Amino acid sequence: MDINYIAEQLKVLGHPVRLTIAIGLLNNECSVTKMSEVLNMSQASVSRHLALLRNFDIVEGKRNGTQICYYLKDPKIAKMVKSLLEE
Amino acid sequence: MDINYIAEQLKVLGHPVRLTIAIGLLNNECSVTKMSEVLNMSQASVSRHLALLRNFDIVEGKRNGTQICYYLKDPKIAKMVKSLLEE
DNA sequence: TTCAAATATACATATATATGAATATTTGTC
DNA sequence: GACAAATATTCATATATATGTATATTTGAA
Repeated sequence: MDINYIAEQLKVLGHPVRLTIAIGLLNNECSVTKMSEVLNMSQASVSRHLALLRNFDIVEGKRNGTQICYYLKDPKIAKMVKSLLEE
Repeated sequence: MDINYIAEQLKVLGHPVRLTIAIGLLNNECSVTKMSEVLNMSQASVSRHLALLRNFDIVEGKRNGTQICYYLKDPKIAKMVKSLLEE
């Protein structure tokens, strides 16, 4: 319950691309390449956004061969994102 | 439910001072001067943070004489902030 | 209508963030 | 080990954000 850390998490989620990624991961896991296709963005850009999400414990990736499958790590964050979409 | 707008709201809350203000307003209303005393920050700085919170519909102020009493405007945001503090 | 208190805004500047393009790293296959 | 695919990192640069200091605006009271 460190306010500074929570603020950093919110800041990280406070970017349209990263929020979109988090929303997308509410229901599915996804690889970086797939994300960059869906979002129509460069692989590098998506990867950097994921690095931020990773650094603040919002997502986590599990390796699957050469791919890395990302998913939401923190249920509290997942719940929060979900609630923001309601109504 | 505009993702860009929600992202902006999260970004605004993603600053330790503004998050602290929002948390403080969960239970109390508060004037700018009082906030700047409690936070030990300049009046101008607090006022600018409040302007951001205002611009993104997170707080609202009601004038009371020369003072302006700020409070949380959006119950959805209030609920979110509260949930982040749990446990 | 002048003065003081409370709040807001402007300006300059330092710091942080985002992104394209290029390159590095990791993993699996041959 | 050589190569390809997937992912991560670096560098340069443009843009956004934060903050101190100074100033403007608004309100109430005399």
